[in-house]
Amino acid sequence: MPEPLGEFQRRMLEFIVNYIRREGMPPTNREIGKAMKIASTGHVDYHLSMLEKRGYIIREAKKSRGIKLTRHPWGIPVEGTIAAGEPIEIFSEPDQTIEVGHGVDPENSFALIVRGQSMIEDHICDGDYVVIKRQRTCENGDIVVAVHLVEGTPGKATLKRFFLEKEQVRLQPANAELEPIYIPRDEWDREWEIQGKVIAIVRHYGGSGRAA
Amino acid sequence: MPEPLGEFQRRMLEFIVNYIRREGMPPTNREIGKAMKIASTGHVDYHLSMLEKRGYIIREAKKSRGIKLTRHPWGIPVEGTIAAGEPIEIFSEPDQTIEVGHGVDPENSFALIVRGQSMIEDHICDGDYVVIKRQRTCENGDIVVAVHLVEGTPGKATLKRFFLEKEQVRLQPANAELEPIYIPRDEWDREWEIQGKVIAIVRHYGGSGRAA
DNA sequence: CATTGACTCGAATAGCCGTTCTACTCTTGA
DNA sequence: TCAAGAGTAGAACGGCTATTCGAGTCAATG
Repeated sequence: MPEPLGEFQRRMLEFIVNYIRREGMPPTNREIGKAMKIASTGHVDYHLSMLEKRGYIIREAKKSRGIKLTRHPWGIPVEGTIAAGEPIEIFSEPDQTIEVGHGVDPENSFALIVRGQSMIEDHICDGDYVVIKRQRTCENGDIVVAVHLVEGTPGKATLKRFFLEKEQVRLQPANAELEPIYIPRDEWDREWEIQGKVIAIVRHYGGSGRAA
Repeated sequence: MPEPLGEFQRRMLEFIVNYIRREGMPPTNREIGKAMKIASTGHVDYHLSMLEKRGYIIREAKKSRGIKLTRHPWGIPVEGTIAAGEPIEIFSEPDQTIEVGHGVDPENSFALIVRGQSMIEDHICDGDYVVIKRQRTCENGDIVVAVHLVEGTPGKATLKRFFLEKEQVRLQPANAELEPIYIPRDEWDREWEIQGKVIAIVRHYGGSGRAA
């Protein structure tokens, strides 16, 4: 839906989102101007009208702080689905978000929808949302999103428990029907990458219409 | 922490919370006055200073819409814990909240912390938060909070799947080690009450410090 | 070169906003 | 009865706010 933005307007929108997240209210035009080093309030108004025209915000005329975001500032994007052994399917337009509250840093988190039963014994089910915190490292026992790089680009991705063992890394599913993956240390270092670890899961029951 | 409020100020705070929820920004003093049928802006200021003194809001001097809530408007209260067959333990001070986003009506929802393994086969674990929508009725197969009334007051409470059968109600745990509870229809009508049904669960992994 | 579109400034304006002050009415309790 | 406290109204003030206007810069396009 929204047209892409230029660098400046993208930073301006980012400031507005962060301000709302921090202060609990939208900024005034003057506060935006100050933060963006814009001298004229008319100038701020101009860029805001651009943001509005392109569908990123809605303004309420004449109201102080009359800016509304068209997306919820506390939502984190649902970037795709993950199924054991398949590449992550990235939604081309990650429009959907789920809201998880202040405790999760939205800058460094995202969500995936779980497909399949590979983590069922850890009680992560088909259809659950897993909230992932982006990080390159993890500790033994963490549930992580690990991807196998094929010639430098992401190939297969998988949701598994991580265990660093003497000579190898073990990626352990939570399903007795599935075998763990064993990866020699050097191959791990060369060909694998951790995208993040699971910090929460959210499950919705029934058609409660909880799309964000 | 917060002192109790009089009826008027309680309604005023409620208006502010709902306004923020609806508009994404706090109301101005004049908007509050209009909604509360207060003629004078000084009068509104007076009540706001009361709310601030009692710890319900924080005001930023001179800033338009400079009202912040000390509790998150999207949080729903974590009212206690529920374990199969035990009464719900109600927290005397339900200070904790979890944030679940716009889709859940905070007026008619609350959360409980699950204790024990009675719903483990439905992949609801010890420590999970279950989000409950308050309702007196439910459909077959719903996971509900059902309480056994002892002389009109809540006694045992339980988290189970509800099935209405010919002559009886069956409350079905999701754990092979536990037996379902069968309740004759007339006893059900007389002595039992549904407090709500599970619409979501939230699970936090590790010490990610996600208290609200 | 002329034109267009995107972007920038400074100034002005009309109205909105939080705050303060004075004055008044109740109710409660000493 | 008197005093104190909570609640109400009205008016006024200084600053804040969104918006508009006129004028200008700069880069790309024809």
